[in-house]
Amino acid sequence: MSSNVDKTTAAGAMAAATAKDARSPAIEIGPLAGMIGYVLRRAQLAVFDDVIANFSELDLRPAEYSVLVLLGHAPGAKQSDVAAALGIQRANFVVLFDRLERRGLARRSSAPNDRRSYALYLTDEGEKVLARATSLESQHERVLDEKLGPGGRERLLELLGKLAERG
Amino acid sequence: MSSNVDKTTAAGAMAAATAKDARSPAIEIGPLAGMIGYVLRRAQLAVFDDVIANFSELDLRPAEYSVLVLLGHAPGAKQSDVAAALGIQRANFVVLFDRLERRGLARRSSAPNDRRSYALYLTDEGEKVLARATSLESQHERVLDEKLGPGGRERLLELLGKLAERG
DNA sequence: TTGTTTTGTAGTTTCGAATAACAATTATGG
DNA sequence: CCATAATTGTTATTCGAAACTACAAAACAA
Repeated sequence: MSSNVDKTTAAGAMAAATAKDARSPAIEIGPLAGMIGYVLRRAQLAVFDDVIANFSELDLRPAEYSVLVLLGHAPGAKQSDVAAALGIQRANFVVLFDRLERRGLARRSSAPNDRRSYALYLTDEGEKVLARATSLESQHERVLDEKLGPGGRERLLELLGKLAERG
Repeated sequence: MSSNVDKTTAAGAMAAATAKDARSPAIEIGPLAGMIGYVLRRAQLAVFDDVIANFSELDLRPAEYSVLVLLGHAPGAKQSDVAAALGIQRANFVVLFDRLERRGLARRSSAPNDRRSYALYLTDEGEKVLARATSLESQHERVLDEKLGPGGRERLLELLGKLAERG
């Protein structure tokens, strides 16, 4: 039942502007449209919504996907390193990884040199899910490329990289 | 305590790459560096962290600031409209606005034509806080401009705008 | 008038993230 | 060698932002 009425999620912000329906419909975001932080946030939410929708068949959240990608890229890494690479606290990574382990997508293998830490690996099932997810992701990236136009991706990644530099 | 050791928040991701310290330090984010969604998220978190730090003297969150801006831009708007413009659910806007009202920064004035709705306004104190916050924001935007380089802001806002378009 | 829509609310839940505290293990300095 | 410090994984708690359901009051439409 909440079809086109309650689509508040970011849909409201781009109404108005052109046709003034005379009867006080939506208002404009005004000065916010020029603020990097605000526009950045709205874009990020929009993209993540798409990612989540694309991954729905896998029941995989963006954060979980990023862990699978990293494990595929650096198998045997320990929790601290993966967490640090993703900018996640060690404590929060535990819960995140627990879920992947419970689903049988990844496993903790006791590290040989250090009895404190684990070496993390994808399971066979995890490899499969990662492959499927990556395929879906690639499709999505292509859709984004269409939106961004020629050269858009490169320019955007470069600019975002500059913003992400801390300091 | 927890000074430069636990700066996991996004700091970890850009280590390595150049100097291989031989002893398994941080790992790279690998394929994630080419995914719009991931880079977008990291950049957004970095920028928001700065905004929050800049607003610390005002104890003002980004979402609250956006409400003040909109009220300064469209005084007398009703809750539904402001919420829709910001892409926030009506229900969640209530809590958000409650806090601003309790702090004496904004007020609900009974709308003349509709006994269901309120006309929202900034208080004098709210105007002051908005002015100060906007000043701080402008400074921050200038810092971002330095990071982005000449023409960077315009290019970035355009690209982000394309991503934020739903559909 | 009767039924529908709009508006503001309350309550609950989820997700990502921060933080503090802790046990086991490893590393280090005297 | 041993006392002390640092690392690693963990639990538990808290928070902000957001989604969702369900409601009552008021306005609107047929």
